[in-house]
Amino acid sequence: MTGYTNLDELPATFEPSAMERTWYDRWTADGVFIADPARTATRPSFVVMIPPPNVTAVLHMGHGLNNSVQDVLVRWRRMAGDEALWMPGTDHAGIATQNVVEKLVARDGQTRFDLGREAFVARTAQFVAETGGTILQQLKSIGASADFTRTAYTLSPELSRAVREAFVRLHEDGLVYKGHRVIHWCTRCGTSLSDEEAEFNDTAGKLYHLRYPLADDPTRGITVATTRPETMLGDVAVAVHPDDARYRDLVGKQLLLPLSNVRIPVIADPYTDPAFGSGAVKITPAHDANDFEVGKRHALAMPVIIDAEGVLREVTDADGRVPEALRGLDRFEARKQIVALLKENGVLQKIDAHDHSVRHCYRCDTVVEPRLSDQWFVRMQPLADKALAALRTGELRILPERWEAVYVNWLEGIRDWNISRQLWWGHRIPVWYCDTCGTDPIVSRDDITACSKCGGAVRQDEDVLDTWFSSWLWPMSTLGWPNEESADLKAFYPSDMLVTAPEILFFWVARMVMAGEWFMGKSPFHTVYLHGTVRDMQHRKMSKSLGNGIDPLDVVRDYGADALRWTVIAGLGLGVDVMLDPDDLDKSFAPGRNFCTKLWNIGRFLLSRVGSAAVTPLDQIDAARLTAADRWILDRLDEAVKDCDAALGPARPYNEAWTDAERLRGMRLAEYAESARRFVWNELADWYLESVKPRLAVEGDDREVARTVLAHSFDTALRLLHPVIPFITEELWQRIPLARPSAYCANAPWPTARAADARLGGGDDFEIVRLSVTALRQIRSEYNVPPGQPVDATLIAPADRVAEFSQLASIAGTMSRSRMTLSADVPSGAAAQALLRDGFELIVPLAGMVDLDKERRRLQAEAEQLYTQLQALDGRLANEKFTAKAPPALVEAERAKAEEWRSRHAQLLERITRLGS
RNA sequence: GGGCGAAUAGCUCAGUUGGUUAGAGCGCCUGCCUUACACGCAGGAUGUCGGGGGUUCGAGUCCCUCUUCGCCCA
Repeated sequence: MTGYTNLDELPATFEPSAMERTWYDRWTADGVFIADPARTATRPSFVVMIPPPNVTAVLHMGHGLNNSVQDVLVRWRRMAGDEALWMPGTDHAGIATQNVVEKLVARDGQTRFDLGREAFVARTAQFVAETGGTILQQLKSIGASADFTRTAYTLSPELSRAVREAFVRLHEDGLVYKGHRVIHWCTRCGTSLSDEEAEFNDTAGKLYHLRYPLADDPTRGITVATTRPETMLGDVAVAVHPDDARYRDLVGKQLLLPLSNVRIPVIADPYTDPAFGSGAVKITPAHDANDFEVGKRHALAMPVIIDAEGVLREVTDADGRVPEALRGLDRFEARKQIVALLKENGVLQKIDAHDHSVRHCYRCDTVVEPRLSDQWFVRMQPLADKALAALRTGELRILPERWEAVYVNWLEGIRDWNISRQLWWGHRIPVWYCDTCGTDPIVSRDDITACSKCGGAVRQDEDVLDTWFSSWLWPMSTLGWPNEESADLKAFYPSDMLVTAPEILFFWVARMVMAGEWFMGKSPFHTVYLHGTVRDMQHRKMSKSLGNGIDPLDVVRDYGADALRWTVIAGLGLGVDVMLDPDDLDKSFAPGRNFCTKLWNIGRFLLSRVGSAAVTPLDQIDAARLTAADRWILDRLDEAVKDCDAALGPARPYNEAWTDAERLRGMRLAEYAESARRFVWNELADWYLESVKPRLAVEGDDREVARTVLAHSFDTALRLLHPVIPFITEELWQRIPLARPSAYCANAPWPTARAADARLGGGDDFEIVRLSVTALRQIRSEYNVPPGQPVDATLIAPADRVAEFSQLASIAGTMSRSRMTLSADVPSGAAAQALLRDGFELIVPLAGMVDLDKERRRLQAEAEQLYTQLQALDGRLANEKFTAKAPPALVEAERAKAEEWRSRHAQLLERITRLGS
């Protein structure tokens, strides 16, 4: 119990920057955030896996929000006694990182091909070593209590081993295969993309209607509609619906493809939508995924006329298809020229405006080019089945609940996952080819140099794996998988909660569930919490390109990490976006800043009035000595603890799987913050603290009781608040003159409410004080009595309670700046008055100031309003259907309420009569 | 084109199986520099719960429909 100081050493204003660094360093030095698998023998683990940011990323508000949420949860559970592990780390971010380094190399006028693969990878690794992981350092400045001794990285040797194991095992399970089909291709990044990485953007496009003549009878023809006329050079057929009478006689006939002058057949295929365009569709198997399927069904040729750079060429099986003049043109330029040519030739019938969705690369926004190629795929159906089962059995829940439907919807329409990327930065695919004997591709956990069949030379697959193929293993690989004997894996798998943004529900979350279920037989977490997005005042997502971002480090510098955290957490409804104004940080972060200041000042008050001498613990205070105010604030404190617990919710399902009753509980961080704030500000500071001032001013037993209750309440409140605002709570907590059970607030026990039967009762009497003070303030305001002007007031109490209220009346007097006397009898004379409750009344004579008419009107208005409500209530109670059908308890409660209102109404009328007419 | 969700105070949102006089924060108005706090204190105003219809003793809450907006998927 050392280290606390008194007010003299507590600066008048709260200066976060002065102490945040100090506390973070001390927590770290003492290993407060380090998780020990051995301790899980005696306590539950609580594990949160960070969504690994890109290794090249810098902190933005999205990270600020995401990591604040995780930190609240982890700090909460750490205090609650769980063995808490927050696993930090980064992601090698294949495309993004390679893009960054390619730009660097370009400054020297070079491309990655100039450097060569080995040198380029080395250059990238060096870049990552120098600049990577910045974001993890930045996370520390917002207080992230992750166990940084475990920092993981997807491209580390350990995690790379997991990636290889997963690939090989899935291949053994028959779920990894090489496929030849049309995939999404980014011509700028030079790589294939998964379905999820090729995002749809609504685009105002055009629908071109082209007339292809019959080869044997140019007077007849078929008009096809297409959004991509440049692909017509790769057409191998025109398809119509088998039931479409308009074209039935043309099926089987040959058409002459304009420009190429190649003969192509008219085929019948149910894929064709008779209602779209002309009802006939050109088939370009190498440049459209749907057409590819049609092409396969009809065994059509698949000429490739656009190369990897998006340039028109006779790439494969396309001899004679691309006219000389068009070769070497970029696909968009080619479109213009082809349209012009088709117009000249009379092929172009018309152009309609056509809004449609076009796939774009999620990394660089380039329009995706469908491309026929060989890629490695994961067969997803068996994995998806397990991920669906995890949700359906209650092993997994997703909050907000509506995302569960989205998750199910995606999994039910699951498609195979293209995991090949034509990049250099990433995990090289562990597949080798033997050119000597041409055996099947060799899939191996270890690098090989010779063919296992013929001993000939082998070459490894050139491609790397999708970064998400390593991310989906994150909850396992960071704990040591595939080493099943890993102490961490045994202690900490599965984790508990995953906190992320909805954008990566499919990319990452669903796939992690698949991997966890497939390899470990368990979902990697029981709760997925999808939080909102940080937006500006126009509801636009914050982004670099819009320049509407907020740098969290600026906020930390100017207002403190606690203000940042408080603002985003307290403003974070379940699944709701957080709106912040990048042009007015003062306003945006006012909630956090103001609350921290308030808390600081409560601390200053406490330390100046309570002093630094050791305070008697609450459990050593004779309950009989606790005043009504003490009992009241201790009751409020219990309620606050219960509210916080209920808002944060169960940390895990009670019995392995979520029950319907539990499923939607908890994770209401804003409610938790508000419950704690309400206690501290509206109860502790506004009422208890004010009431206790006189008691602290007089030496004696009661002063000691007040010191104890105040210190105890503040101690508990700081612990309740610590998960959201760790720095200021630690700073203040260290100064409370109470014996501390732990070195830090950060690992102090989470508060518990007293059992209901341990409540002392008597706290309600303080409500009379509150009502009388409020009533007097209202009367003051009503009659424009200046705040400084003392007034006389009489608190009327039932005769049998006068004695016990003497101290309370005095407190009420102090708090309302009035000379408050206590009486069982109503004094005569003109006065403002207020009915409190339980027979208590407040009478304020205000000699010469009371306007009798006004007072009468005031009371009459109150009486009338009450009467209206009473009539409605009586009407309801007179309705037999209501009394017969409504629950008896409700009817009973309504009856009691009616009686209460009736009696209050009678009292009001009596007071009005007393005022005279 | 298919699916999901939302619409409640000026703004952002609560409102948990239908049951008090529909709440909070911010903002707004009025008065206060009351020795913890003006980043504060006190008092106050503000809602035909998107429109229409229905079920019910009772609807912000359930059903239908319309309007507007958002998200996911194709």
